[in-house]
Amino acid sequence: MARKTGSHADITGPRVQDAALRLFSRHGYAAVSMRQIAGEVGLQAGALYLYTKDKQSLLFELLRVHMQSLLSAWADEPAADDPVQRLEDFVRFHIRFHVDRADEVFISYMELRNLEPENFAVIEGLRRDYETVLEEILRAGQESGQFTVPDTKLSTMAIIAMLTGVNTWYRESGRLSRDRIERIYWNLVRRLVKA
Amino acid sequence: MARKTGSHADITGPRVQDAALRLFSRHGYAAVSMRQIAGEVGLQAGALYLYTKDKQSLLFELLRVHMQSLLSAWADEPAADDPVQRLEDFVRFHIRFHVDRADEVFISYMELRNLEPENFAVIEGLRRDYETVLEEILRAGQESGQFTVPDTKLSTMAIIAMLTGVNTWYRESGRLSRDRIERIYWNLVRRLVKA
DNA sequence: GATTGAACTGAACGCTTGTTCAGATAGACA
DNA sequence: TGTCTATCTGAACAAGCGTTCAGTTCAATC
Repeated sequence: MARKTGSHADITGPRVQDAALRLFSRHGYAAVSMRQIAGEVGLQAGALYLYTKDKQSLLFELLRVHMQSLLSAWADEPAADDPVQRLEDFVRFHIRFHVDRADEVFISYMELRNLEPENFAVIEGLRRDYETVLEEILRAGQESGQFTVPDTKLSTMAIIAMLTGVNTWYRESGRLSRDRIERIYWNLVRRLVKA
Repeated sequence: MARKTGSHADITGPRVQDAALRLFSRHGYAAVSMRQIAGEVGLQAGALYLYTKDKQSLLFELLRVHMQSLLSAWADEPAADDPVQRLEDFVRFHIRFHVDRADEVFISYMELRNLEPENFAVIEGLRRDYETVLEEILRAGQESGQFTVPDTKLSTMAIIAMLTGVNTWYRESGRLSRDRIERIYWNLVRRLVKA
């Protein structure tokens, strides 16, 4: 049923999502009102309900789309055979993807508790899928004898926390270029797995 | 002007703080009402204002006390001369302290944006003080030739993010004891700094 | 020019919010 | 027994909340 030409709604819908994303990330889900979101798009609050079922769906859809595009972006990356190369790819991919979507990442970590239980379960599942990606790289590297880690599960969590931590201090105008940062972190991760 | 015997207020005050801590950590600052906090302590909302200036101060005091007790707890640790030993002490201390205060840590990361600017500046300053602790350990280890890191500042942030990440998955009843976890993370950190 | 329908407004719904305050209560001290 | 004071209640305040909906607007279609 997709129309060929973009209707007004096809343009306003994403604008609502964008405003919600920006405001949720800045002030938090609970602290942002539907009237604020509407105001940001130049609408009255009631009009938002043409584009979303309710406030909760606005948050859930944001997180769901973010996590799914994270997973599918990784799936689109060329898959190296060598675990060492694969790990470097992952490190650089993770930093790049997360730094480019600071608002989404922030919300993903902050607002999980504001999701209704069944919505929470969906997002949590997607996150676990992503963690499994790294865990299996580490496992492959260990089996090939190229990595040595004290505990695969813990090392997975440690590396992801370390990489995601970049978001807390990274600024576009900062001291280091993104490529330089990726290189340094890859250096650190390589030491972690003794590769 | 401290009284010798504990008055009622000396008991109720902390109970209010505890309830606020638990509720803020569970549902988020904005999502928790003064009436909920009061209910948790068995009071009406109005009575809370005998113990706090307003809701904002409740949050600010929580964070301020937490950060200051973090800094003073570290100051009370015996200070090893050897940078390697000092770094191990820091790693174990950080994990222990943070895991034992999961609620405070959670709030510290989540609710910074709900602080009024001047309050935010205070907490941010305390956090920077704590980061400096680790940064100077790394610097000392580099000067003594015992550590090698690609970038002192980034390594500081990477290690802190990695260690604090434990809080996202640690459960009292989990697979690994706290001491085992401390050991594994110290192992990982030692690799990071090539000690 | 008439009709349709998507897009939107503006008011209203019942409810909750943080905060204030006059008044009630009750334990401690004289 | 009477006074005092710390403690707390319960109602009130203005403001804001998410959500609904009857009615308006206006560009596209016939």
